[in-house]
Amino acid sequence: MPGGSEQDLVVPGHPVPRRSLDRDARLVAPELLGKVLVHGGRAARIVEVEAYAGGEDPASHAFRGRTARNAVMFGPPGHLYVYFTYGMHWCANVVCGPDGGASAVLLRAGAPLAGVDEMFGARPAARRERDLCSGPAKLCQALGIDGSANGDDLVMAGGVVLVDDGTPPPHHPGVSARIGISAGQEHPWRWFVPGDPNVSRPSARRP
DNA sequence: CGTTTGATGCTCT
DNA sequence: GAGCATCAAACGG
Repeated sequence: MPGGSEQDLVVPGHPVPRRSLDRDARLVAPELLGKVLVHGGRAARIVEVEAYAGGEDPASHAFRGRTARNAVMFGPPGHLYVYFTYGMHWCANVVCGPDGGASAVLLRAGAPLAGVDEMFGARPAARRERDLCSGPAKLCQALGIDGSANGDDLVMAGGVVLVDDGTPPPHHPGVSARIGISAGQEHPWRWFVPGDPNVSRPSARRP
């Protein structure tokens, strides 16, 4: 197959165009449902996302301005913002537009598509396939994404890549408030694929 | 089954 | 020093 890249062997498709990400995260987020996150030989279809609206959103890491940690959010769209939290977990976001606006989409859950054996190896606690990517930190652990992927260009091969394999987003996605935040709970900026078993479950207590 | 609690360390005040 | 865009083990019914 002439011109075939290694990524084509993992999942057929093409990188998500950067221009489609150069909009506010609240518009991009539901469009990312169904897209495929690829890292090496592992891939997962995105089934749950949350939008963080930059400087105007009290829940956003960018709310209090640019710092060393959130610098990638203030850069151009189409890059990956990876942060470390709770002393042990990595979480990944797609930086959206406009450039400098610091809006981003948190990737909260995915359906395992490729490299499932590697995912189980990376996540010893997982017993079933639905335990592999059903949370933002689980997704990163399963795909082997950590701080070294911070700033990766999702449109370019070589690191973490966002791929469109032709699967459309759901016509009527599920919508709810965002999970795990203290400020900004009034905004319904979480979207998910209804009925998908990989969508994260509310971990009981939510005051 | 559903709910509670401990882990663990970086980031910003 | 407080808080954190979380997870999984432990606990109780």
